[in-house]
Amino acid sequence: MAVCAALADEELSELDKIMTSRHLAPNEMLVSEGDPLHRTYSLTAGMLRLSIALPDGRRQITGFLLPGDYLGLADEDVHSSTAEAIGSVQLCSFSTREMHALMERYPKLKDRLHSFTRSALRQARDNQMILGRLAPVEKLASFLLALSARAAEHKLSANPLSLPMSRTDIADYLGLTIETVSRSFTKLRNTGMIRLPDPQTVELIDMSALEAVAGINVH
Amino acid sequence: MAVCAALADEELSELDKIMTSRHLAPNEMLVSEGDPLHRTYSLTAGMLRLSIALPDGRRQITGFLLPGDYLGLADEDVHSSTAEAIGSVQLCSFSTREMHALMERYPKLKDRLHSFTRSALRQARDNQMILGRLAPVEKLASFLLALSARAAEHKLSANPLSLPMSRTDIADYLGLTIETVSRSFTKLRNTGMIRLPDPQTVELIDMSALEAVAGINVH
DNA sequence: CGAAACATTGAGCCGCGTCAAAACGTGTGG
DNA sequence: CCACACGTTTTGACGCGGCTCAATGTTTCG
Repeated sequence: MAVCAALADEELSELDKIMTSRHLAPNEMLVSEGDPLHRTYSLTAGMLRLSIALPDGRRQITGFLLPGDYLGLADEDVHSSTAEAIGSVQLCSFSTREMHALMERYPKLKDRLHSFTRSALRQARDNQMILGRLAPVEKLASFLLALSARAAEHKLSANPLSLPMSRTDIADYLGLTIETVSRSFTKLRNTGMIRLPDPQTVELIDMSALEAVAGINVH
Repeated sequence: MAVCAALADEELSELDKIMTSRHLAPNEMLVSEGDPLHRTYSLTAGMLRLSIALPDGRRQITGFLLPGDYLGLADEDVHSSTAEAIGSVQLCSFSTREMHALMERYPKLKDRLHSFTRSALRQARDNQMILGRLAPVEKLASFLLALSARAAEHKLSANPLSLPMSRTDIADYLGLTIETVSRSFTKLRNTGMIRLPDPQTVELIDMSALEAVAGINVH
């Protein structure tokens, strides 16, 4: 569990005391935009999607959380985005009060969470570039490369890459429609850069071609 | 100066010791993407633009910094974006080494910077929604409202709102072309929501109409 | 086996980008 | 003070790419 990576044994057991375990079924909502921030979470298995919605139903997915990622980094007193399970999800839950107390006692813990926050900020800024300036195929290529790189960091399979989220999720993440996402997958497949054994699995065949298409802006 | 807002006198004088003042001419570059992170900055007057560039020259502006804002929040060891002065800029500069040392001695300082980082993350995520899901007029409306709100927070004029940045900058921030930005200004003007005494000045006439157009996603 | 959900493919249209020109504002020099 | 030139913004005309609407294909589950 990645929050604890910087902690000594004594600190770990303290963290363990205030932690409770929780399971989410596929598509179960964990928190909703605007909910008061009572608990924060650390993902141990599965994938979460973070999203913001407009009054008229339009949705923007701001990120996907992988095992080891932390939920609640951006927020001060209310959740700024909705978090839902994509597949089956396992996570640890902490009361923010107790977590804050623990952070005061163990500065390493605080530093670690802040390092997470900085990393999330860098990623959000890269996403701004992707959303604002890339064409659909470029968006998809950079999405696949970034996800593959993160999968590797999180000790998951980086090359036959698993895509547990739906095409709709990918579309709402990249600012496209599902049709355009699907067509972009087809283009990447037809140019031999990827293979699609099934819709939730991608093989990245020609990494350097993908990087060229993506503009190598994948940190 | 906003970094110091939470500091006692003794702490302030310590901060003052490690601080050096600096001035930037219009369009002068402060740091470039990839530069090693030796110094961080706190803006005291003027406006900075943060941007990321693609190999082919496409550019995404990830944010505008106002007086009181801090530069270097997201970065670990290199700058992840380019920072340039928009008009004439005045800022305070800190060696990251010394700043880190000071943060260890005064936890309040550290907490304050981390609060800045969280706030920047929330803003970056709102930007993702704006970039991914809003139509041009909606983008512009939400940009104007957000800038006006921030101007108010930073004790600047919120309603006859000053736009020191060029149309190109606004376009690169909103993921549009300058022509579309200009046309969107015209639409907002023709529907009576804003007035444009000159290109760098906007009067927000009908706030609630603007909010409706923007989707009220401006926290 | 049928139904439902999801993904892919197709056809047509509209909006934004592209290219081009005009208007505006500013500063410089005659 | 005017004339001119330059940069920026605005407006116009047009084409293309991605969205919309619709149909087909595929997989999963009851």
